[in-house]
Amino acid sequence: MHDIRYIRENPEAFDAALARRGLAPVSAELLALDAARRAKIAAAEAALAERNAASKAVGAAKAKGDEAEFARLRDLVSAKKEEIARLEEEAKAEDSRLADALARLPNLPLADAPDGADENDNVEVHRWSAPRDYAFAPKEHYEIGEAMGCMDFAAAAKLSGARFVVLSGALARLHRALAQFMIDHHIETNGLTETWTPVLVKDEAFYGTGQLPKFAEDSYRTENGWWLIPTAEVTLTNLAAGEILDGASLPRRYVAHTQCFRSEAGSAGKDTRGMLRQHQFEKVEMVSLTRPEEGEAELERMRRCAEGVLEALEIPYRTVVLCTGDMGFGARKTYDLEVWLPGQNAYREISSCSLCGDFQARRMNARFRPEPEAKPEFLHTLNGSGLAVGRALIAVIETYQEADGGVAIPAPLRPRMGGARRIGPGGALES
RNA sequence: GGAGAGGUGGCCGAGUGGUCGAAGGCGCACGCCUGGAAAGUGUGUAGGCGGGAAACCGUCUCGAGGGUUCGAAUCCCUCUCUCUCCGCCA
Repeated sequence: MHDIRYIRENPEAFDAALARRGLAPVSAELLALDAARRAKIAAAEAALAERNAASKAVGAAKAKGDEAEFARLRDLVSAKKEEIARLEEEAKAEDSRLADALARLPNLPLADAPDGADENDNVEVHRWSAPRDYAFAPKEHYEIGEAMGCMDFAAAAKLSGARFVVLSGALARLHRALAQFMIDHHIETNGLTETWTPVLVKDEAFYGTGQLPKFAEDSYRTENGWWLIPTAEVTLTNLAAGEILDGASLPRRYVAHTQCFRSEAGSAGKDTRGMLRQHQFEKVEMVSLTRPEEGEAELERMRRCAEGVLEALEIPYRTVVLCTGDMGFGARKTYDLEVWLPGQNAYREISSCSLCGDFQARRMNARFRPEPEAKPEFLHTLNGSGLAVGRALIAVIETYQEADGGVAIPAPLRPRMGGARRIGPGGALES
């Protein structure tokens, strides 16, 4: 949600920023809506002021016993009634027309987000470790997993259809070990606050983080109206909805491990094989709530938190800054972490860390009081994956695959794998 | 699923038709008191929107939306959320 006052004062800058996302200028239209709205509000309020004054006098006349004056004023107030109802309704209609228009516009990119049309224009800013050389032709994760007998897409299809998986044995355990490792890493090394949240939420929560009103078709909804979260960003960020947080409690840094649900509408034919793009997956999500001036530094910190997981697991990756054409709806700047998948011979996204500024906070009315006595201000919100668990499993399988079809277990995961150092080609844990 | 009770400011809590944005308390801010603090004490302390350079003015908000009334935190209806008890249950 944008601040109409900012647009009023900076219409050119606003249009220029949206143009970087490939959108046509809208400020003139918004300002016209705003002018109409303000005129209606002024008219309605003037009528209300008149009525209130008369209404007040009614009480006085009644108290004095001046029946004639009482009757006159009472009739005056009655006469105004219809006019006021009409003006108020018009004002409300104008107000929601503007609010709807604003709610459908994406956030403005930060100055240092690179311009561009699509993922080809993203800019690599960091690369960690080199893809290693394999003395054999590396396989894709699903080839390895299926051969092990620990990854079953046919069974999942029987239960649920396409884009689901059944994990078993060593890979089910490795998947769980990854999630546990990540969340422990974030609370122990990065000081994030572990949080457990619902995965079913109300419309308001979806509106607050920007899934509604535009992206309803990307998510699942229960018959009684709950939405299944596509990411814990929804629940963690909405924790602040409607609140006025104590400025001294900022920044707040949350981490949660949840199931995530996505319809993947619009990705037909993309990544149809394997676990890369599923309707249901697990993710460890980080969310930070900060003061406005802290947001950009927090984005760097969050990115480092995510990168730290990959470094601990010794998985080669690179970090890119998304260009304006590839950024999400609510983001002002986004870093994507991409792991090297030798089986695919490509870098693939495993984390996305975004600074949203006050965009979400405005939508959900999430504020903080900078100092005691001071006026509340909107929080700035950030979210980032730390990391997508299913994709991390893919990365481990492909990175640590061995010639015989076995997979070595990265050192930090071994304690959670019963001390095993390797999963054999038949799916057995080996020490 | 059944029955009942409730949603008031940053928090707690009074308030059943008229000057109530709303007593009191807590918290917080500033001052007094104190060697310093605590205690005590005084004053102040909601937010949104519109207008205005500002002071300030107007307007709305007592869960949400409708209704009754000249006038609603207060009466009526609908919805929603929370809590308690019962049932069921991981």
